[in-house]
Amino acid sequence: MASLPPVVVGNTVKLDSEFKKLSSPSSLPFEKKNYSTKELDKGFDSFSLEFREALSLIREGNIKLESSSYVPLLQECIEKKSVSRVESIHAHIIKTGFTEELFLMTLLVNVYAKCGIMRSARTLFDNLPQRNVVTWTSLMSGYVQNSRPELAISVFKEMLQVGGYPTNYTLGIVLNACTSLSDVEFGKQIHGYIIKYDIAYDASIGNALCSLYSKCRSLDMATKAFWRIKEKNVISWTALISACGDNGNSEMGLDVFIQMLVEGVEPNEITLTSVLSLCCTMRAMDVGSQVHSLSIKLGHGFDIPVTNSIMYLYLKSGCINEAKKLFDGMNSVNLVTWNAMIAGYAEMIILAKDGVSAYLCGIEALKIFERMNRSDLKPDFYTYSSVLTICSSLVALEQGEQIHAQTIKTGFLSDMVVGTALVNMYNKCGSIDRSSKAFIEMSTRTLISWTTMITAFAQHGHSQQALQLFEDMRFVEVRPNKITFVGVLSACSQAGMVDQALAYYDMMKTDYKINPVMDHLACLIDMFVRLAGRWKDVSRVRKMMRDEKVDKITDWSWINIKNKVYAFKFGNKKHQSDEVGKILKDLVEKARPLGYQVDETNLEMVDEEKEEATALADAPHSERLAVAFGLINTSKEAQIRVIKSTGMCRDCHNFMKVVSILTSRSIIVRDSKRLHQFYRGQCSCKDFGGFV
DNA sequence: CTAGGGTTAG
Repeated sequence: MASLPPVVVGNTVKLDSEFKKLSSPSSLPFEKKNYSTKELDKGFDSFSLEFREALSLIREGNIKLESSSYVPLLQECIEKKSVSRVESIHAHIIKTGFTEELFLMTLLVNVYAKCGIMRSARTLFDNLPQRNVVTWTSLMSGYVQNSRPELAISVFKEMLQVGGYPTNYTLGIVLNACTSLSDVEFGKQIHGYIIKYDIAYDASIGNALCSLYSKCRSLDMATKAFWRIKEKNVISWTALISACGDNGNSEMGLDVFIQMLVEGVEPNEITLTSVLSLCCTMRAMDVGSQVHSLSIKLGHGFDIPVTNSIMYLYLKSGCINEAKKLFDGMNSVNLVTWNAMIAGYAEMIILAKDGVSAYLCGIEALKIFERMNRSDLKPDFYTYSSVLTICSSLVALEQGEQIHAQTIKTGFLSDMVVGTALVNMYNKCGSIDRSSKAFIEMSTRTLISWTTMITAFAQHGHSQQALQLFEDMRFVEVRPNKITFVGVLSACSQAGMVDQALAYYDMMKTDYKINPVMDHLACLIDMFVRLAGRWKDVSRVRKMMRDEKVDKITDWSWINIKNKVYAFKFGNKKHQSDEVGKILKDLVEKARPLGYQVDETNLEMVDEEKEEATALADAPHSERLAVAFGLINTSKEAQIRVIKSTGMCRDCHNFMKVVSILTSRSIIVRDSKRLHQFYRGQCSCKDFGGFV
């Protein structure tokens, strides 16, 4: 950065004459139109009373019209984010001839930027006969705010090229652009420049440096940047609190917040949102409620982001009723509110104590999604990723397909996260073909996309494809992580590829320096148990589980037919006499000649287990009931998709294989461990189901 | 004129 010119703080820069040649002025967008007063008035209909009164005073000449007369009017445009109002006022300014006022033009650039129309801001800027550093800075700030940080930096370079001098404000904005771009290198050069030219280390620079270093995962540097600020403002404190949260140190964030209160700095709604986000990470319901009360006390109780955060905290902590109350009480909501509700219910699927409530949470989330679709706010990529994931949990293929169509229509499928969620959804719903099609159609893939697809192939027993894909991923130089290796090892394990598994295990530790976790070891152990066939050990583990009184999860299964959920519980006697029971008995009879019997040749069962197995005919495991119900209530060729709260047992697994032959149906059972797709007497898990 | 925040995928 040695080529940067020296800095004069607060200097107004005269552009050199060369620059005027560089930008060829074209006409202002409003110049050619000949506005009549009537037309102007029409544009003002929606303005506030004060605004219209002020304007008529100006028009009638009752107050002396100065460039500053427009300031409050333009401020109202920012508040209301009203594009039409800015354009009307701009037209008015052109008519009254105040376009020569640099201050007013600069403000106008700002207002256009704040209203999100950078094209007009840029056109206006390009046609100005003169600019000062504030004009340049305003344009840059507009680009940062409108998610075009790269343009902010190019404007900055343009400014330096024509001999402009940046101020500390300008440099703060450039640093923020670097933060958005994660361009730490350029950010550090700017920092070096600030030190070299001894630029005043004020809040605009300190805050920006704090965020920059937070973004590049250096909480230490961010903290130092904060403490160097002599006159810390509320934004400085907020920046540090967010930095703590972003770098996984929520406890420190809370400490900083307390310190801020002790120093008598009043938090604003953004501070409160950041603090609530920390509470959410920590699941700190107690602190969260206090912050909630504080928010109300400080008059931010109706702030949408604040309410969204507290709502999300409730949802993450399992307080669904409180969250719902909050949601119902909001007089206005935004997209994030809907997304938080949907993602929150998705979270409840994981938190739920039993399978029924988990399933109902998923259904509830899809209902909220439907309500959202009917509202005036439309789903975005956050929404689509969440609902696709919910469809995965519910094995809700039909809903998933509809959402797939919706993502194509709205263009959100091009989002990598949505694409990955779609790959996962088709996989979890048992369609590996459509899963891999969705993967192939992705224009860009992330580590998670690759991992999802590899895991999908492994889950479906396509070990070769899983491993091939892993090599493809390495070829395009995407670095695998520990979850990728879980997929890879389970692929090897299922195919019985002992040597390869060990080689990949070694690769993980040596080449990628990834420490093994339980899941990796479990894959290896599974593999050895399978090739050696040490079923006696399996029995022993089961006995241990009983003796240790390991809580048994209730065995529930659900089936979703025409958007209605039907739940079945193990041991429900009611089905002994109804149609479900009848069809089950019938199937068991027909299954015998095909080699199915309640007899475990592989397992050396203890008596208790034998009894349990024999009793199955009278008290069938829940998935049998759900599958039987599905057979009765769906069309002849339809695929049956069942979700089960616990792991399948070997006996039911054998039974389902035979049922898939007898009925010529494809049957999917998603148990707590994996997905089983039964078709023509085979299961996609290749009998490697980790049966308990 | 400047600055800070909440919600998605394995």
